[in-house]
Amino acid sequence: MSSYSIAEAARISGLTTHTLRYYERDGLMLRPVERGATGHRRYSDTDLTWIDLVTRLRSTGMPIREVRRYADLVRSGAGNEAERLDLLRGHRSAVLAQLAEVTDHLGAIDRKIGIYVDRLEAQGIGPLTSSALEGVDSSS
Amino acid sequence: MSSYSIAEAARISGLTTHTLRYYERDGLMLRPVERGATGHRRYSDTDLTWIDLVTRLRSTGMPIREVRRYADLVRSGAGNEAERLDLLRGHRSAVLAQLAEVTDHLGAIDRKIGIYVDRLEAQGIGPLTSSALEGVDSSS
DNA sequence: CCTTGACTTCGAGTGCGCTCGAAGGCGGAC
DNA sequence: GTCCGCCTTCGAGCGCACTCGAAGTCAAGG
Repeated sequence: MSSYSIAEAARISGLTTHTLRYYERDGLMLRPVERGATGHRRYSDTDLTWIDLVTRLRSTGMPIREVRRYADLVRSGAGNEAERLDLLRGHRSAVLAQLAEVTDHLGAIDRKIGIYVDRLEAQGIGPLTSSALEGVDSSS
Repeated sequence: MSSYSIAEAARISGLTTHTLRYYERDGLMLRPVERGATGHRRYSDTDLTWIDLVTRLRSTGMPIREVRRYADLVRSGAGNEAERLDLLRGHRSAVLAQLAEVTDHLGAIDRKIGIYVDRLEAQGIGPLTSSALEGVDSSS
């Protein structure tokens, strides 16, 4: 079982040391990170695995306070798995909805890109009018 | 050619009146919105179409300042279509990267959900251990 | 012994994107 | 005439998630 300094944990997780301390302060860790003889933090593999999950939840848009709620549930031990499942499933739905929305918006932006491409290809062939370029095309 | 009060524009766009004024103040509109006799804003269809594009750019994560850069380009008229295209294409790439990342993270979260489902289905069949529940599974 | 550098705590500061409230103008219904 | 409702400007405030800096501790290297 290896352990890591906060600088190593930062390098591995991709977070800054400031953020790692901030997460711990803010109750996002399952328990306070262990300390070595000098009072320095020693991150365990379990800590890093947990931080990885936190990062995934954060990167998919879960607010800090909800990550903390989840951490609270895990910390309070066995017996609330159904609640944890609800929380994760709720988040999953939100993420899927967000993916669908972003994909839809991207489609409209793509059509806009198409307009510019057409226009640039047409340069020298016909005169340019700017009216079609101000909004998104009417098919949206 | 119809025109709309700020309240109507808010209802149509899904933004608040506060946000509509804020966008205008912040240089996100192509030009100041027209005013009626009483000094009240009158949004045109062109304005609403533009606001729709702004909303799509914002919803896909484009920062306000970059939307403003794009608005500046459109405002300055014809001749910079290539630059606009670059901006939109750059954004498109960023959005695709973000979609891929979120999808990947979601996969890891899904596996975690699977763990809870298995665990809940196994209730009464075997004893629970909590170790597997603290992190994401090792296949990530 | 002194410097270097990695760490500690604590609290304040930053950037973003709104969000809100105060104070006032104007037009129409009663 | 006065009340209502919608609008105006301006500037301050807020929530989120960091991000940073100051001041101090400690161990090892030269």
